[in-house]
Order: sequence, then C-alpha cells, then structure tokens
Amino acid sequence: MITNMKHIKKELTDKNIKPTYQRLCILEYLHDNLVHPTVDMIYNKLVDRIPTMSKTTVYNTLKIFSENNIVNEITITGTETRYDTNCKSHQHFLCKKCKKIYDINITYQDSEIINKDIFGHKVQEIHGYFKGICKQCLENDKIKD
Amino acid sequence: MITNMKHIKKELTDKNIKPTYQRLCILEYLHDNLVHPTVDMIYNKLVDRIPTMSKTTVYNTLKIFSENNIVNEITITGTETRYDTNCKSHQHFLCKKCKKIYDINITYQDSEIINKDIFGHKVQEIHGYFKGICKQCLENDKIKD
DNA sequence: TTTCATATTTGTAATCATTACAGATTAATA
DNA sequence: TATTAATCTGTAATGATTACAAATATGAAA
Ligand SMILES: [Mn+2]
Ligand SMILES: [Mn+2]
Ligand SMILES: [Zn+2]
Ligand SMILES: [Zn+2]
Repeated sequence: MITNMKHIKKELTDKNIKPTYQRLCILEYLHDNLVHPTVDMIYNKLVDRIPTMSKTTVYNTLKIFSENNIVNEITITGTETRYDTNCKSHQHFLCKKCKKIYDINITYQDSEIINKDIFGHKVQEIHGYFKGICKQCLENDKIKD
Repeated sequence: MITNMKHIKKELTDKNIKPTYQRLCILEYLHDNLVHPTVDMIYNKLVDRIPTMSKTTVYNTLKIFSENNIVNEITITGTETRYDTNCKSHQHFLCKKCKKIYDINITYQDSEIINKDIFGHKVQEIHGYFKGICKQCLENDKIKD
C-alpha cells in the first residue's frame, strides 16, 4: 500500500463520489500501478483481495472516474482501453512488441491550444503518442543475435 | 470514380500486391472517401456494386494494405479502427459527438524524431490528435438554443 | 487445352472487450 | 425498524475482429 488511503478517499469525496470499498481499492491500485493497466489487470489483481469483486464493477467504477476526470482513458492500442491517473499533460510511447505504454514527458505548448478553437473545432483534449520498439525489447533482441 | 484506376493499380503492383478486383475497389473507395471510414462503411458501400463481397475480404485487404503502408490504422475512438490513405504526416480531430474525424494540418518537426530514439525507445510512428466538439456540431447546438 | 499447385475470396464460427440488465446486497433515511 | 435509494454482482447480449476451412479464381507446366 504505497498511496495514502486518506488522500484517495478525499479525492472521491471532493467530487461527490461515495468512497465505497471497491472504488477505493480500484483507485488505490491505479495510483500504485502507473503502468496504464487494462480492466483485466485491475480485476485480476483485486479479486485476490476481494473475492466478490465483479469485473462489471471495475468497468462501472472506471466509467465514473473517467466522467469525473479522475482517470484518463487511453485508446491507442486498438484492442482494449488502458487507464491513467497521471492527469498532468504528458505523451505516451506504445511498444508494438510488448504492448507496454511508457510515459513521455515532452513539454508542449498545450495551454495555447486547450479550450480554444482549431479550425473552428472546440478542443477539449490533446493526445500525442509514439509507436515503436521499446528500450527493453531492443535490448532483448540484441541478446538473441 | 474520382481517382484514376491506373494509378491505383500501379500503387499495388509497385508493392508486389496482386491487383485483384476486390483490392482495387477497396483502395479506390479509400482514395475517394477521405473521411477515415470504418470497415463497415467500406463494406456496405462496396457490397452494392459487388454483391459477392465479403466483410472478411475487407478486413484481409486492409491488413495487407496496412502492412505495406498503403493505409494507416487510426485507433483513437476506442470502438473501431478507422482507415486513412493520407500518408503525409498530419494530425486528427475526433468529435466526441458525431464521431467524425477531421484532418488537422499542423506542421510539426516530425523529421527530428522519427526513426530516432526517445529515452532509448525506437520511434516508428508519431500520432497526435485532439478531442472535442466539431464546428458542425457546435453550430447545430447553437440552432437548438 | 488440361492438370495441378497456389493465391484469393467467401461464409461461418469463435474470440474478446465492453455494455445491458435485472436481481442481490448494502447504505442512508425516516 | 421499515422504506428507499445506491451500489454491486452475475449473466446475457452486443459488436468488432479473427480463425478457419471450403469454394473459387489464377497461373504455370505438361
Ligand atoms: Mn501516462
Ligand atoms: Mn487523416
Ligand atoms: Zn517493448
Ligand atoms: Zn461533430
């Protein structure tokens, strides 16, 4: 338990979300595992501690979190949604081989664009990401050669 | 038929892809409909002209096109893959309301990053997109008020 | 042309993530 | 305590995509 439970509870109550046990566990998991996990990763980890946990609850909870800007949904893989509690503006790197998503902190001039217009369209979110082969996979390949 | 068939045929033969009737029709559709269509949109349009067309063929063909860099797969909606034959570097705007994807031509310094390293990861693709409400939907909302 | 091998297309079934829904459980309120 | 609302749970349905095998078309040798 890396993250303080009181902070997590406050994060929910501040947004008028009832801090139920399931919600606290899911949010705690997200804060302690900043690897952009899938619903399955979250569920499979928590079901050990909470055997009654339902996958539907994970989906429902993440939907509430997303609507309240507690998590960001990342849909760059094309297969499943990944979840991110890092709400600071940042980019991502998706490894085509191992499917890991890394944070890339390149400071952009986001503030210039966000909530403004771009060709008449109202911008609410800015997403940027790179695809390729990650450092670790590159090194694994080297060893094979 | 806006695009010249000879050009389309050459595009395939240049990459050693047999220019079958189905493949030509799909590629022609993509060139004439630069709206980032879904598999369903492509299939439903083409099945009128080619009643034997199979949706699996659309999937197979787009996979071959993607592997040969004839189309780009866009996975920003989270629900289904959209396809783009505009291979010049450009950004996208996804409208949360009507789900239309618009091209946004902001010149980036892509060439500085592509095929180079970023924190040790090998970058092969750069993606950037915005989410919000598009011009047309904003205007439709105005009328309602 | 006929024969045979190969590539492509097609239709159906399977898979997998996500959503819909209704009943069970829990919490809040009177 | 009794009543009501919110939350959670399990299962069924949905929808996009993939797997697979049979049907069809293509193309080269004989
Ligand atoms: Mn992140
Ligand atoms: Mn485009
Ligand atoms: Zn990797
Ligand atoms: Zn719109």
